[in-house]
Amino acid sequence: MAAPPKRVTQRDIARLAGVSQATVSLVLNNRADADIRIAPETRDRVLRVIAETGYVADPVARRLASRFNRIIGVFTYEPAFPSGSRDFFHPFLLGIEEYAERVGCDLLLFTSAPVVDGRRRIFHHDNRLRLADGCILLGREIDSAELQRLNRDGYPYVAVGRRDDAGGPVPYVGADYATAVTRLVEMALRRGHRRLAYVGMGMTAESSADRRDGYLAAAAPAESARQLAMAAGDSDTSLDDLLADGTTVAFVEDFATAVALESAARRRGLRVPGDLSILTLGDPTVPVPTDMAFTGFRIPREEMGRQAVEVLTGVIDGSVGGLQQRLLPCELVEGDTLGTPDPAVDRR
Amino acid sequence: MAAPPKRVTQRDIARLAGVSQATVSLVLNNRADADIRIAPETRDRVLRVIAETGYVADPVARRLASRFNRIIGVFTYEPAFPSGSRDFFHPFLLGIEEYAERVGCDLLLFTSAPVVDGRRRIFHHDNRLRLADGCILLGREIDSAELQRLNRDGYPYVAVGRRDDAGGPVPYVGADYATAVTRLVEMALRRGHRRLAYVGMGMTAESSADRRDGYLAAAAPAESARQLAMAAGDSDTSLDDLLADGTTVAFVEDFATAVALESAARRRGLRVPGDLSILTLGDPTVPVPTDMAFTGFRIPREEMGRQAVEVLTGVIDGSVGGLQQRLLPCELVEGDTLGTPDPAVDRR
DNA sequence: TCGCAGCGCTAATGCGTATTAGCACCAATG
DNA sequence: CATTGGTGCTAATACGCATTAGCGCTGCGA
Repeated sequence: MAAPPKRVTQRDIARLAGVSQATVSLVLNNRADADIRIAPETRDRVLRVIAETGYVADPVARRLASRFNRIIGVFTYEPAFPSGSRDFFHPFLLGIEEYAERVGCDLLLFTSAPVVDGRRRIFHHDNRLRLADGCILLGREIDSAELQRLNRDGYPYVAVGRRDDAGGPVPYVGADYATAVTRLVEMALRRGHRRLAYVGMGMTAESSADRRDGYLAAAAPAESARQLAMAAGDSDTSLDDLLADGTTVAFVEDFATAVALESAARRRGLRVPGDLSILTLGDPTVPVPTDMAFTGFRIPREEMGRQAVEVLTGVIDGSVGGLQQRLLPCELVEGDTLGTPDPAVDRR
Repeated sequence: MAAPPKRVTQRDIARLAGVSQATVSLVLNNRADADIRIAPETRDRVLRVIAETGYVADPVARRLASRFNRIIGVFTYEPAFPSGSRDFFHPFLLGIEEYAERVGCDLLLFTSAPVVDGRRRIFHHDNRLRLADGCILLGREIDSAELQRLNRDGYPYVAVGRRDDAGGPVPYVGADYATAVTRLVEMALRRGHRRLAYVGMGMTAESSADRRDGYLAAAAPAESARQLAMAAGDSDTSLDDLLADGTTVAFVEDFATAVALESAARRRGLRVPGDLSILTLGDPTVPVPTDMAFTGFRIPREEMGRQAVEVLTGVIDGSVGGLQQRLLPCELVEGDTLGTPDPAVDRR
């Protein structure tokens, strides 16, 4: 073990200033309650010694004695910085860091959480949750049992992204995918599209479900409103599928999938949006090269991060009451991939 | 204040299992020293109660009582996640996170550090350094006085990037810029270049100094080896300057500057590398679009992050002795921007 | 002169854990 | 039967801080 460097404590300060440890603490915390009084000269003397020694209170002892730490935990269900999810987490973290800095909080990344059955776990034999005053949860899919446990323990947390109830309502800051998708569908309908398709990733996450809900909610006036699952890999068979059906507009959940679909179409000599309109339902989460400007919407990830911190700090210090569930609007993006269906062509 | 949810403590466990708190602690830590003995049935009983209650040791109390926390501090002199420095910090963090996960450490980002005179400060009236067992320092320029203070306090830390002494040697994991630049200069000399220029950013950071040193060390055989400072903005005047001088190859410290220089040259109808070779001395730190494949070298940022954690954990638990200073080699990148100087042209 | 009210401070305690000295007990030994 | 040695556990304390009850002092009014 490294030689434990003897640290300066309040007791040392007290001795040097000729006062008691309690007085040092009182001065340090600037306590000015009705029944706490420190003579100005005593205060100055203590402060001078503190300045001379460069004393800084031990945050650990502080936390043990009182209640709060000004530390916000960040739990990511996948590693936070991998190239793979890079463009997914990064904007959230950006917002989180910005707001944390503003309110003077440090961020604790729970990288030590062990992976069990392919997923990180919040709760394990040595979890460090309590080091933080509260915790922000990031990840497409969040284990419902763990949310339930957090609820039960009364541990302050906020999920980024809407979450279904888990043994009680879950506080979150999410994006309003449903409304955004609904708007896109309405746009397509106004342009004359009648045969729609939703191309999903087959995920069960709330973020997927919300998009689908928004799609179904607005698709009623259409002749046909299909749903199919597709991975970026099988763009050709999926394209066949869409075309055979006479689909004129596809709402594609995953950006990379949309790109794959567009290239597949182009390879066949089809025009986008002339022959097929392709809308994306969110920003890219992995870097994917394309020169198309897709029509779709933008997820306010950065703002979600900021507000997550805001909500969490509010919950921690009790300044916001009640359940906090916020859905932020997504900004529609007018790209070049939504056209008018060609009336001369019925490819069915 | 939020209602403090009554937590399960070792005392509760002890009561439920009919033993003392000390026994619970001993069982929990799996102590099996010569003079510590717990009957198997007692141990099982305690473990059973722990499992039933879902008890988890309070990391704060743990840290106060013993010495270590398995928390690694990360201090960035600029915000860690801004778009601006995004491509600069990200690879480091990736490596840091990866290794931290491997050794079961959490990461504490000191986002609360206040900005004074345009720079974040490690030491302030309420710094939380001691929450972590040690700390990784990230940033192009690191305040020497703060390093000195860290040394004096005996606080374990590692800088990412070579650092000059600061009241004692500074442990670091850096990149060997000097050697990399020397290699590039040698390459250029072999190709016949004789009039060289180093285009720096005028920074005083060690990383800049090392590159310049590597340049000067190898440039001796050249006819002329200039140095000039240039920002991405004034590419035109700088280009004039270089051309007036008959320079045939420029070693450009900053990637974005190199890109600007290349476009300026192209705008004048000059060919790169036909009329001017341009080498870059490191990867882009901000996203900058270019279709040129620059010759230069790659900084092993990710590996630097990994090794920084490795070194730090070693220093903390005392398993590595002595001063840790590592310089990792940079991989040369053969691009398209180093050519042979045209012997027919002497633009001087 | 005594009582009393403010003032300025301190002693004592708790937060939840790790650590250590040492106690009570039993079996084996002389 | 006294002694030793080993076993299984506990009491006590420390870690550094925040908090609170309350102590001693001074000055003032009665």
